[in-house]
Amino acid sequence: MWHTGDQPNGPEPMSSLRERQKSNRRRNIIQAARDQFSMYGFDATTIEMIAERAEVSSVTIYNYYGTKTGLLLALVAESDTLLTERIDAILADPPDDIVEAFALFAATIRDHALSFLTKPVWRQTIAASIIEGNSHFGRAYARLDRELARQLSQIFVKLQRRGHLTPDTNVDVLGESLFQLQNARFIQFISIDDLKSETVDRYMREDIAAILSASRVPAKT
Amino acid sequence: MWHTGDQPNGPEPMSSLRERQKSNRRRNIIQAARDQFSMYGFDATTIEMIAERAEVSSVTIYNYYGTKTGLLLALVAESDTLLTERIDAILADPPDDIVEAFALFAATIRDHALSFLTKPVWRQTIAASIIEGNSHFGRAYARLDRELARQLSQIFVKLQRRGHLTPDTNVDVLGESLFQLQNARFIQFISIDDLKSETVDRYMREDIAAILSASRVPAKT
DNA sequence: GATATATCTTTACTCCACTAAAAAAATTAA
DNA sequence: TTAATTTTTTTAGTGGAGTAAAGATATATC
Repeated sequence: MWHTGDQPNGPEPMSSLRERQKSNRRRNIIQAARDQFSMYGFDATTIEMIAERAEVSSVTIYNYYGTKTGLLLALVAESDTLLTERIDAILADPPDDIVEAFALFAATIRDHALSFLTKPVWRQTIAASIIEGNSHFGRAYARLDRELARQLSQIFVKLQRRGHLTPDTNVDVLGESLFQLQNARFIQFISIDDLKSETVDRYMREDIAAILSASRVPAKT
Repeated sequence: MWHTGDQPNGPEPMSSLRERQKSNRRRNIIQAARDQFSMYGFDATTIEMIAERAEVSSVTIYNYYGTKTGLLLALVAESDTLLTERIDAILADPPDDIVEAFALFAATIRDHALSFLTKPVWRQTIAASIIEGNSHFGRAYARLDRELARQLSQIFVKLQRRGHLTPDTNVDVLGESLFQLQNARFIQFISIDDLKSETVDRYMREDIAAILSASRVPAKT
């Protein structure tokens, strides 16, 4: 049909024609799925619709992704690299104030999420990741979470080095704990259609402010 | 078939026969659903199976609960009163140590959950509550969450009054924030089949310890 | 006791996710 | 160019959630 042509300086070693066809199909399916899910929602989109738009048969989609939710999770896993890169940019030079740093971290995740999929589709995604946490694509999603938690810890390490957090603050665990908190607020955010990003932002600042205000009165001996 | 019999000292003023029949059917359906879900899991249980066990037709179940997940959420909402009562018992006299109080709060929720349904069914429940957060039964579930958060705040208020938390600790927000954290850890707990309660208990203690250790270095003016 | 009314069951149906296997097409290897 | 191999499509199905409406039955009302 069209000649393959050598690609002298292509970044990849360039695999066989079959491999290229496959990754093209993958790309088309993912793209079609994202379009249709965003346009009609998860339930109202049928595999048949996606197949038609991607110009493959529905059985091919099942061969590639197993189930409809498998396709959804694969789709989200694709956006990983973009997000972790954005967070890395923050990590390079985080705001000095811990409240600001945490709020920026959370806002970056929220904005990225909404630019990629609608809230209703995100609800399906979170739900699927909870149910299929042990499946292949479920694990890919969990991996992103762990990476993000690690990055938040790194931000706190940096702030502590700069002298904005007391030396006895356990930044490693704090990063993991606050990431969990962020996650809970994110779920809350996508669970309510008319909950504005700014409102969640305020909640999150209140959260961390309350946490920084908390301290124990040592027991008398 | 079998006579209904008067119930001379029934606790309720006892409405008409039709009303009683309805609430009996509700009870039977909920009971049957819980049994079947626990035994075979959510997906492998069909509405037909539940209907048979509850001795009603499947259409009746749809009339009562709308959807299969609606039935699941209704089922869970039923266990509400029991849980809030148990937490109230803690509230009456919480441990003096904040770490212990928080750990006990979380453990009570976990234990209650597992005594009621299996982890796989809980995964479906959480997933359903995220997807159908705006439906009738989804809201009932959300209401429980708000009540629990309030109760945790109350525990902290009590500890502060007893002088175990510094007066400038914002206990209201702290209760809400730590409840969100607890919720995230609970989801993690039910998401992984062989994650032991004791392990999550340790995580949770680490969380709150790190939070209490965290404090900001004031910026120089 | 007869009639009106509410409620449940039966029946017949649609829709869609998902599967198995045969048939068709294209790529690779010779 | 032909044969072997891989992969996709076609076809034909299953199963279960959910629905609409007619018919059956029990409760409430008079």
